[in-house]
Amino acid sequence: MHAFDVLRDPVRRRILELLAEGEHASGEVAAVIEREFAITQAAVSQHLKVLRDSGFATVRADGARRIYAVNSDPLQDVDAWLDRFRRFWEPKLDALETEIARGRRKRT
Amino acid sequence: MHAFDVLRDPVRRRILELLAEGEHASGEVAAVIEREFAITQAAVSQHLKVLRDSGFATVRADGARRIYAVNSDPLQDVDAWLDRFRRFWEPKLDALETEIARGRRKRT
DNA sequence: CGTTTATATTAGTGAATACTTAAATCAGGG
DNA sequence: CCCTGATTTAAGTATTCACTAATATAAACG
Repeated sequence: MHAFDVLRDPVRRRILELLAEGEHASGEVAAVIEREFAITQAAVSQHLKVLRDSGFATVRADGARRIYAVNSDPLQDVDAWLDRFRRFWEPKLDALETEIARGRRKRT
Repeated sequence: MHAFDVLRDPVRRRILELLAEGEHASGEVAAVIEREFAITQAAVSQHLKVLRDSGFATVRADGARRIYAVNSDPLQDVDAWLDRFRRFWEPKLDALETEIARGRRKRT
């Protein structure tokens, strides 16, 4: 599944926003999403599965709970795809800025 | 239609890549896409309509031809959405870099 | 004008997918 | 163990949407 297929769904984007704030158990995510989008816990779980399978999120067990965290690699890929359009809104970088802007993406 | 709904389709992404290189007539885009994706001119025209309606592309007439150009505003919105995840792959910026990185996005 | 070239639109169809309900796992107490 | 809570999985359904084929529009040109 391509990164943009994953990000297309507003529920999944919202889940990623929540995970960007920090780790959350499946149930915690579900509580927020159920309220905001009026869908069932099962639906949220299915979305979490998509995020897992596509590499946007990682999981670890904590007893019966499943703790989710964001994995930014696929988001970084999206960011990289946007590079070819950046010149449209980042008109003129001077040498130093270019150097740093490049570094910001290349550097681990 | 949300930006990510538009970007979800690989044909539309490819069209935007072509337009990122410069303006192109509908027929020029169609020629490339027909070859690369094996779809008809009508399908390409429908994708161009989506890009128009969603604000990703602009059109001007040149006789019977329609010249398309990319409009980066919606792409910039996507870039802004990614901001909340940047800290995951841009660990520590020093003061100068932060200043410049901020400027890169805020400045017109 | 009639024809050709460039492009868009319409109608219909099949595949993908997000949802619901129901059932299955599975860890942790009492 | 059995029960409860937390979570996932399965099956079925409805909607969305990208496509094709056919048609429409409209400029260019003899």
